[in-house]
Amino acid sequence: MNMNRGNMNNAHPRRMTQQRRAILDAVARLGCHPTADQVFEMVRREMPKVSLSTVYRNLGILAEQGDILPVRGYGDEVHYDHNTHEHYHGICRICGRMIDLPADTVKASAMSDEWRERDGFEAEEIVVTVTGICSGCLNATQKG
Amino acid sequence: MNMNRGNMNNAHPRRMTQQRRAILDAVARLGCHPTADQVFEMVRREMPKVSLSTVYRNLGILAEQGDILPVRGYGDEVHYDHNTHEHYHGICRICGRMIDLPADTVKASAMSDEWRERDGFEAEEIVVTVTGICSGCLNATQKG
DNA sequence: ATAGGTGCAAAACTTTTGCGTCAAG
DNA sequence: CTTGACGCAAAAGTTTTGCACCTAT
Repeated sequence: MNMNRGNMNNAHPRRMTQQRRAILDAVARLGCHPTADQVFEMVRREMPKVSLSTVYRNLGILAEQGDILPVRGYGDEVHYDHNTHEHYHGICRICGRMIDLPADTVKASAMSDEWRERDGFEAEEIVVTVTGICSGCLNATQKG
Repeated sequence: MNMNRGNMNNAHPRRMTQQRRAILDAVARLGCHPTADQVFEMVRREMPKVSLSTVYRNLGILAEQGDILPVRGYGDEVHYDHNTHEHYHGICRICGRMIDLPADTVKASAMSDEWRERDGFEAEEIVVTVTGICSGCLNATQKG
């Protein structure tokens, strides 16, 4: 998906270490937008000597390479998303889970045009974060 | 604007202290979505003995009361907005300033309906954050 | 007078960094 | 071999908390 890995000019040849692979794997396998600490706990099961700083370092590198997507704005921690396609996030205020909401890019672009015309702001990246109630918690509520 | 101040049941009668008033004032006067530290620096000019923890405490209380709006997701710090009307935020990647973008609630609501129907997610609050280039920096760029 | 708020200092937390050693290419 | 990466420990940066004193109501 990202063949280039941010290594445009051979200046910083990245090595695919066991740790980096395990960390990328953990983000993908955990699925639900884990924080650095959650990734750490996951990786350390199979690789007990891994350090938290290695996890932070690699999450940063992987994000820089575009292999994962950092998600800020919910709580204090940064979450990481293995889904690098454009999409939005919904956070359930009951269970706290973060879910992916497929983006209708059309609408975001439409707003983008308005901002340029009305406010002179040239939008480059649009992040939408929605708080609400997920389907699971909605069902639970309706059942009693 | 918020007569009720989150004091539904008289359980926690809030006092309007000099510090709280000064902090609310500072957020309003600074305008540009200040962080706790920026508010602290502002308030301390007129009130040299004020403490940073008082600023944090009151920003939390004021946000809880709906007098100001916490803005997360850009950098590590929380920014505070005295504009409590629904609106979006644009962050200029050149000068770093955060500007208000008037919300076209229509489009956000439209997406909201789609999320409910397609993903079963009941949206309650939608936060849109846009990164790009503000009009000032756009002009500066074009001039050379 | 009562109890919410303040200032100070210390702690809590997330994230970053310096450094000697290890290992990927 | 070379040097990017690792693990550890220490530091940095933001935000919270405990506590004795103060002050709005």
